[in-house]
Amino acid sequence: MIKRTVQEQLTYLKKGVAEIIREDELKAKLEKSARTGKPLRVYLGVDPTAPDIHLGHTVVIHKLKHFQMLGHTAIFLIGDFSAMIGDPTGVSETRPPLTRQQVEQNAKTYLDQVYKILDREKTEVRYNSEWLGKMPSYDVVRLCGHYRLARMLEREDFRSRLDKNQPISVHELLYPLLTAYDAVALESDVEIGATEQKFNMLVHRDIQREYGQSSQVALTMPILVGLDGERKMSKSLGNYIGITEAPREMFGKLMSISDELMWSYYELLTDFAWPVIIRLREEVRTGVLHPMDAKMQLAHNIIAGFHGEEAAKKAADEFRRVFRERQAPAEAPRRNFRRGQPKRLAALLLELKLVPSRSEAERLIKQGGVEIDGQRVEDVKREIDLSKPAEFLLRAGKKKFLRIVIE
RNA sequence: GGACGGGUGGGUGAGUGGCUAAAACCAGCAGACUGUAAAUCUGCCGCUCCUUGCGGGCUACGGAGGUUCGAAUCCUCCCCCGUCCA
Repeated sequence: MIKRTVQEQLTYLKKGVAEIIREDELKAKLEKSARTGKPLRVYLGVDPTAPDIHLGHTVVIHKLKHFQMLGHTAIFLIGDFSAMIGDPTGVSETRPPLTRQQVEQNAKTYLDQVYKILDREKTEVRYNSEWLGKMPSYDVVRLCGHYRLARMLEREDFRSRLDKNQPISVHELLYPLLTAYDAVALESDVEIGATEQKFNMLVHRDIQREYGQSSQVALTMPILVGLDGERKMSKSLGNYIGITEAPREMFGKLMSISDELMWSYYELLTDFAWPVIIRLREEVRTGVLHPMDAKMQLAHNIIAGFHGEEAAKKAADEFRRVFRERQAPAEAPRRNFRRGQPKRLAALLLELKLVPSRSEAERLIKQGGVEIDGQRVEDVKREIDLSKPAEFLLRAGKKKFLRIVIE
């Protein structure tokens, strides 16, 4: 790593952030680190509530990586204990708690994916069950004694739930306090989180002080808006792009975002510097650059980060081929079939899991969403001959293609 | 512990005995138009069977019973949520 001045570090770290609480403290910490040669301890806490991560999560992980690249200690904290409580942030109702087993399973897969971004060798991975799991109830009570109910209820999600007569479970109040203890246990200098984590992170700062430590700097990153262009990207809303998804899938999804949203993706998911993004935007506005081309460049860039340059290129070519030139995809997933009795198309679609039910299959066919080798099939009663070896391309809906091979 | 209000399809939410697989809106899906964008328009949107028909069967309005020819709607008990009181 190249040695950088404090000012250079600060400028670099500020890129894309929503808020730094407080910036002067961050500067002071960087100065002290430069002086003493002791790297800052920077952590990102994540609850493994879902088994895999999507682009929305990568915004904060990238920021952690920036610290890592500057030689600071990146700590990836897996909230295996707190996940069993569930973060009430932004939640309009109490979540069902996860079981120990689910959490462990999720954490494992999660971590593999995180290493696509962070340097495996240099990352300190911790689990908060390490300390929270062993905490005597006396200490929990003492911890709770450091915070007031009124302040807790200032939170937007609690307040609005109270207003709407929706339930709040008592254990949800404990979430910010327990995760605050993470900061204490880690003796952290900086915590990174999404803007929606701001409240929690402020509590963390307070509690650190109560335990005689200096408050960490809270650095928030903007929330990535999902594919629908309105709500935050999340698995449960289904408007997400998983980072393990196939390049082809990713490309298709990225291209389906609105033109407006593309710019925020440029900002939060690429390494392009601000001036570059501004220039692209200007070129699109003046008609020099077609918006679709700008979007393709975005998709290419993001996919290259996860799957490599080669794969990104292939995905882009495939996209052009299928959707701009309306040709059959060069590579559709193959499915082999044993020879057998003729089968109704609807039954076949169901069997191939292209549709969730038979009714849905019939609907799709009637509406003209099914093609065989580019020929639309609207006859529900159409039977597919499976008696002799053959091969055809089946399309169900806009994006689903399967190459069927009868052997 | 008491009084009152509430629990309807993925979401919001109408419906107080048959005309209700359940209004309306949102989300979703398909088609048209495009740049697989957005917007717009049209249609679909519980499951299943076949002779694919304004067809048959099954399941569905917190849970379990009951009244009735017939219940999301009425009764009983239970569970859950909220408000106020203690």
